[in-house]
Amino acid sequence: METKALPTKDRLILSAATLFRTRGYHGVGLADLLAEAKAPKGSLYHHFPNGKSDLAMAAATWASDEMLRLIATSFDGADTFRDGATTLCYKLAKLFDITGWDTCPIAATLFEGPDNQQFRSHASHIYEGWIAEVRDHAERLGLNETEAKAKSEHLFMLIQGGWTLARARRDSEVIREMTAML
Amino acid sequence: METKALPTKDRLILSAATLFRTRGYHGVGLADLLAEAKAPKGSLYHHFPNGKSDLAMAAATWASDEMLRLIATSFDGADTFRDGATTLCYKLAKLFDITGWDTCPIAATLFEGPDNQQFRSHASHIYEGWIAEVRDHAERLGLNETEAKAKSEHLFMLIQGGWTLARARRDSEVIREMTAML
DNA sequence: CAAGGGCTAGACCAATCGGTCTAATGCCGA
DNA sequence: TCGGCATTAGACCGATTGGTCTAGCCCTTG
Repeated sequence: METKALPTKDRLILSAATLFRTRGYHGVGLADLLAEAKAPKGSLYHHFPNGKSDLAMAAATWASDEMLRLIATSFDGADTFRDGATTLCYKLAKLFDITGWDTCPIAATLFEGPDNQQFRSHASHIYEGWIAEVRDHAERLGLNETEAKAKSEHLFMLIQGGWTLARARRDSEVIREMTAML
Repeated sequence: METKALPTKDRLILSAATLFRTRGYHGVGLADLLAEAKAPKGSLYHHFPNGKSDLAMAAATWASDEMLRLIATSFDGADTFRDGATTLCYKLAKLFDITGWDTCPIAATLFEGPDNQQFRSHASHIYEGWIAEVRDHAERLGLNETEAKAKSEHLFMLIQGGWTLARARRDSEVIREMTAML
């Protein structure tokens, strides 16, 4: 990773997002985290007073923002909902090939954390944000409220499940194929 | 858990399946595991010479067998693929409410393990087994080979993704609603 | 230049991690 | 009743865990 130029706090967030995504919250130790970010322990607890859990929340937020941006760029130039959704799937398939077969960053980071209440509600909030973003585009592209809700949730489930299957197979093909099911 | 009457080995597998499913492989320590199973450490390493990782493999296999049984009972009495798939979704929604909002046991147990190669290939094998089971029923119920493959993979993705969304919301409703998307 | 604070640096800590090993227990057929 | 094996029991181990704390660097401001 060429994470040298970034400020320490950002390096920590980026490293955390990467490592949690591949090995899960409990699978990553502070030692790994600090080595990846090339930061000493003091910096971690300066920027994130509650340590690992604070960092995990920040990493999840960062990953969510990336996803929201990906959704936006996929739907912005689309003429129909299906077009936008298809573009999103292809972008995700490419991302899958680049990053290399890891999990949904939110699930990996937040669904096993120690403080259930805080972590879980953050995960829920993030997922609903993705769905809402897709739903807004759906309505803008002509679907009525009911259709938009159903389609956006459907797409979420397909992506989430398709990503898991792709991971097991180490092959992004299924993510591309699933555009036929929209 | 009324796991008293079972032999030690089965108690260990059952406890492992439960705990890994809720907290993930790395989120569960041997101490928790042994306390849940009411077994001493010696028994663990007697029945599972490679310790935690052996136990995780066995727990995943056990969970997979449960899932295969659920698929079979859902489709056995069905007249159409859609009927069978709908029944499966409703059974899963009920299971979700009973077990209480945990993850896919396979993903939680095998997708973060230390020995990537062995764990990942086992996960892949299990998932393909589920899909194959559904595909066989689909063909038996009249779908051609291409349709059967597409439908079975589609159902897998919906369930996997729907379960995740249900978990975030702590509400199984979305699993039931997704029968409209078949 | 001096002083202050944001940030870095890593030694240090108790607790827990997964795993090994020896001793004793319980149960079996001979 | 005895020998022998499968299993249980848990003390013990070094390594690693997440977290705390003090010292000092370095950059900015007066």
